[in-house]
Order: sequence, then structure tokens, then C-alpha cells
Amino acid sequence: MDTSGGGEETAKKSSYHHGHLREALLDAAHLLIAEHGPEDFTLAEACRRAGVSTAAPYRHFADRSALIDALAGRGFTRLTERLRTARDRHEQGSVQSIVSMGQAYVAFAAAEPALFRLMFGRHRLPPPTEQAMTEGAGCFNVLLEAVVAWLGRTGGTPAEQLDIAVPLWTIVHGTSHLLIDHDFDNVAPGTDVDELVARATEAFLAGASAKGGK
Amino acid sequence: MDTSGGGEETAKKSSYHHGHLREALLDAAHLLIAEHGPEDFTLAEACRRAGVSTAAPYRHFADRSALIDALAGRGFTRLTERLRTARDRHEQGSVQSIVSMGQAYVAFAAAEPALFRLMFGRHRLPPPTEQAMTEGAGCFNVLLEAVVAWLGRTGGTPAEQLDIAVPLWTIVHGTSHLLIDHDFDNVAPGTDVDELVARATEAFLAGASAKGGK
DNA sequence: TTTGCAATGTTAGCAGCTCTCACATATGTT
DNA sequence: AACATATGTGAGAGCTGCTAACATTGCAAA
Repeated sequence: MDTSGGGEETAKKSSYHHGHLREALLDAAHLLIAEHGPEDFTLAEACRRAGVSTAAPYRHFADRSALIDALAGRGFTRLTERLRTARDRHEQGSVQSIVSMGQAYVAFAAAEPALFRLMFGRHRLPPPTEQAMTEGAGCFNVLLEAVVAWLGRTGGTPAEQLDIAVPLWTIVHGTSHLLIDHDFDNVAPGTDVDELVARATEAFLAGASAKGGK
Repeated sequence: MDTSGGGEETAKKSSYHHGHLREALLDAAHLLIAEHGPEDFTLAEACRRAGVSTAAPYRHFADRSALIDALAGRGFTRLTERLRTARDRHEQGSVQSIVSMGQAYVAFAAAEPALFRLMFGRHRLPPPTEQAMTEGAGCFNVLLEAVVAWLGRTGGTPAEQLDIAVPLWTIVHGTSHLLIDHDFDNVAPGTDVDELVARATEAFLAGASAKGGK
């Protein structure tokens, strides 16, 4: 009865119940979105790849967009990790540390443009779940910590921290979007985004500290 | 035979041929996208609003995405106009002039978030048409001209111009996206984007001119 | 004016998608 | 061993984008 050899990487016990369908669907959806973009991602195609019927996903996700939200959640945790390692590659509180984070941010978007769009494009009416909020915020907090370190021992007031961190965020977020939407190709082809992030970040921090009296 | 009174705002002569279907479809699509977002915009619903069958659009547009592209084109010309008037509200070459453009950019995104996403989200494989390229570039050129004016009489080399203009673009573009995706709500609620753009722009220009030797 | 053609609309229909409902099968608890 | 629950399937409703064949209109030449 059990024809499967059991040597499968994720042991599936029977042929009826999948066993890891939730994760399998997320993986399949991730691949599909990376290939075809998030717009015309198809739940049915993900089912086909996972080898189940088109009704199966509804045992694990409320609907199509719930699956997409779950995917975005995975993206945020991965991005947060990368930001953390990029930051820790350089001396705490250094400009280089902040620049490195920004470059990692853009590199993530470049490596997985569709996932990036997904993560930040959830402009849905029902406010995201508590978990989704903390996922997104955790990502920003890594940057915020680096800014606090850069500001020195006092760390500044929360408002001063945001006055530095938010503009830095806009720079790397804007760079990411313009890059993955190919908007540089028209007006500034061959743009080196790492250099762009580095120069913009350094110039902003220089200007901000000159005025703000770091 | 002509039952229509002729007092209609856009005189429709018969009930069979619409007369201005192309524009009517674009208008209906614009409204729909503004209401429901670009993702779940439906060509069929636009047809219903325009009072035609679902096959009619294909006399004017190759397919669904061609209509969306046309919509994006209209968006770029409108954005370019707004940037120009914002720039001309202040002295030529002034920082205030550049700041004003950035604020107009973000205000446009805030007023029509769905249209904004459409315009910059055309990450399709077939490179956009010649017209679409010039539409998008025209928008950036307004900024570039302002940067040239700010740099002074020499105007700098093209490379130096881009080194200023592109980071400024990333700031306002990133701000726009973070704003319309409600990503500020989590980490920095109540952000005043006009002030954000002003401070970020001024700080960057200060830092860039200090280093670059404006 | 009449005639014929091109432009622009309609109806019918195919294929594909999301999602639901009733039913089938496996899992594990008592 | 028997039942309750979790997780799968199949069929189908209702939507979509798009095509093909046909209908109507406007325009321009005869």
C-alpha cells in the first residue's frame, strides 16, 4: 500500500494527506511569485506544484490574500536578519554600519523584487494583524538601534532619532523601488546602487549632524 | 430616430456607437482604481460603468494591461505639470524650489496612491514604448533642470548633476511609497511628510555641497 | 443619393481563476 | 475498536480576460 520509498526529503507518509502542505504551499507560492511577479500569481498554479487540489489551501489559509500575507511575514523576518548581520559587520555606531544596512536593504529588494513588493504593498483596508505590525516594525527597529548608536552616548530624544532614521529609510526604500521597477534605466542607466546608498547616506548624515548639532 | 436630446455633456449620437469610448473607459478605470486599488481592478466593471459590453475595450486597447499603461501615461503628464508649477513657485535655483517639487511629488502620490503605484509599478518584461519612456523621463527632467539651476552658472557635469538629482529622487519616491502603503503608521505615526521632505532635502543638499564643493 | 467599406459595437462562448459545499480519508484519543 | 477531528478531493457557481462571428453606424467615393 505504501508505495513511496520513504527516501523523500520531506517524508510524506500517505498519498492522501500531504503532511506539510502549509509550508509546501508557501514555498511554491514563493517560487511562482519570484518567477511571474506578484500580480499574476495564481493560487491554482501553486496547488498544482504542491500536487494538491485547488480546494486544499482553504484548510490552511482563509483566502488567497491570507497566503500572500503569510509570505510577506516570512519576508520581513528574513529581511530583519539580513539587516542585523549587515549592521554587525562594522563597528557599532559607525556611519559604515548604517551604510551597510542600507545596502543590504536594497540588495534584498534586488534579489527578491516580487517579495519586496509584497511586503510593503499591503495597502489593505483591514489593518494588519498584530503579528504583521511587529514584523514590519522589527525591521525598522534594527535601523533605529543603529541610529541611536551613531548618535552617541546620549542617544538623543525619540523624536531626534526618528528625524535621522526616517529619512534614511526613505532613501533606501526609494532606491529599492526605483531599482526593481527599472526606473533608473531611463534616466540614469548603469546606476551603482551600493555607491548611491553610500553617498546619499553619508551626505544626509553630514548635513543633519551639521545642522542638528549631533 | 435620434431619440437623445443632445443636451448630454458629451453628445452621444446613437445608442450603439459610444463615440468617446476610449476616454470613457480610461475615466471609468481611473475611478475604479482609485476606489479599489490597482490589484483587483476589473476590466469588466469598467465596461459596466461605461455602459458597453465586455468585448468593446478590445477595439481600443490590445488587452487589459494596455489600458493600464495608457492610464499610467496620463498620470505621468499630470505629475510633470504639477512638478513644474511647484518648482516655478519659488526662485530659480533656490533650495526652496527643489523642496517644493519634492513636496508636490509626495502630494501627488498621496492624492492618487493607486495611480502612483500604477505609474511606477510597470515592471513588465517588454520594455515600455518610446512614448512611455519619454513620459517618465520628462518627469525626472524637471527635477534635473532644478538641480542644474541650484548648482549655479556652471551647472556641473552631467555626472555631478545625477549625483544630486538621483538621491533627491529616492528620498521623495521612498517617502511616497512608505506613505501610501501606510508604513509610517507602525513606526512613526503622525509623520508630517512635507516637513520630512524639507528636512531630508535640505540636509542632503547641505552635506553634498560641503563634500562635493558645490 | 446610393453603395460599399472601415470602424466600432454586440452576443456567445472558451478557458482559467477563486472560493464553497458535500463527501472521503487519515490521525489520534479514549 | 470506535469515534471525533483534521485534512484532503470533486463538482460546481460565479466571476474574469479574451476571441470569433455577426450587427450597426459613419464616411467617402461613385
